[in-house]
Amino acid sequence: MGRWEPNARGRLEQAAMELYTERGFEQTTVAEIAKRAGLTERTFFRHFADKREVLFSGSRTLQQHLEDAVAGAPDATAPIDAIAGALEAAAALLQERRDRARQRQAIIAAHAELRERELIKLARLAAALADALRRRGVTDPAADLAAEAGIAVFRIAFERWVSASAQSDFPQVIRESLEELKAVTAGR
Amino acid sequence: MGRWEPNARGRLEQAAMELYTERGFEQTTVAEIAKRAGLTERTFFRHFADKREVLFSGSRTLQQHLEDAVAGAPDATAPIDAIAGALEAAAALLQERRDRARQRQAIIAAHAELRERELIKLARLAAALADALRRRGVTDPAADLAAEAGIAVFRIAFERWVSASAQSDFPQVIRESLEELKAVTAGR
DNA sequence: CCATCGATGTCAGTGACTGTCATCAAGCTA
DNA sequence: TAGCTTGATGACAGTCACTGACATCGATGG
Repeated sequence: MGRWEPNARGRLEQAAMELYTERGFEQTTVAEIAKRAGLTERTFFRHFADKREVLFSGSRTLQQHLEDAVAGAPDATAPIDAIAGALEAAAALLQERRDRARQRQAIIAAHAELRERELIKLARLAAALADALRRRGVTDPAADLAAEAGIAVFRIAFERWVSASAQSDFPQVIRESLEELKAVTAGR
Repeated sequence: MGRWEPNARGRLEQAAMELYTERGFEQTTVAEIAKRAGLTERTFFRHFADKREVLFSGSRTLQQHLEDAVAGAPDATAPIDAIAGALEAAAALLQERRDRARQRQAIIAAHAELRERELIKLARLAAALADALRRRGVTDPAADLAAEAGIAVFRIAFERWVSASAQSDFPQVIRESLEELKAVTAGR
């Protein structure tokens, strides 16, 4: 057995989710999170750059999945369809953790600081998707536009899915939202 | 004459721009900004909610212009064209302050914290545009999608315009970017 | 058995931000 | 004119996010 309990990082994430839910983000101090996890404040900041970041550890994994999915699309796939396929696959993954996603989103929606962090994570996702498209030979500014449009669809579809009934199918909501976007940009 | 020099808020904005440019955002303390403006730190926080907000006072005006432009579009205008017209009008305004816009963007681009703030301002713009569309009778989710797509076009066009030569015409860049988006979403 | 390493603890410090009360010119009212 | 109120600012103490420097100590490898 090690000198310390294992999975310090996971315990900090768990404690933070609990406290942010129980009493809110602003009313929770980092010292309290650390204490609940059996650690000190200093250790919290060795695992997470700041108080917000503890909610966003999954974004790196998500980004990797999206990049891989774009890279793996058949050669002839149009850029927007490569993006759409990646988003649908990611949506299927998120759907397996619907309760957790909802809880997390409730915390984030309640605090502008956290919404800011979420937005920059999504912007980085968009940049990564655009890079993946460029690696497929898509030129600028089409690569950026397809990626940004895709992320916009994802955001709006995510909101609809999270606030819908439990039977709502996230990949399906993505497809519908993309169709709506196509109609809208076509001037309808 | 009043007890104090006039335009405290403007002096704080000016001092902040200067110091953020001279030595960087992180290396500037609020006390230093206040001192250069001939005020105290406490007064800074009476005018601006935090150290970042001092760079974003123009966003309220911009939002108002955009909303008015959408509201004023002819009845028959398609949602995406109402958005496009509003963005072009806003672009024409920004173009009159190109140097200031570039300086401000250089500061923001250099610091993730500031990019976060910029993103949430743009998200609020998108929400306001979507509301303006709904007031025109556009239904969901088309209103949100048209607004988000418009803001994505605006962001990408803004980057291109800021980093282009002085002769670059911002409204024209907006039009071109929107055409690119239409092509991309059509699957090309 | 010893040197090193890595995760954590301890502690002191900086700076963003807030609550509270004091100040004082300007304007309003009796 | 004297007094009252108002609004912008200053003064000051306090909390908390975050950082740098150094100490601790079990595990690991030679």
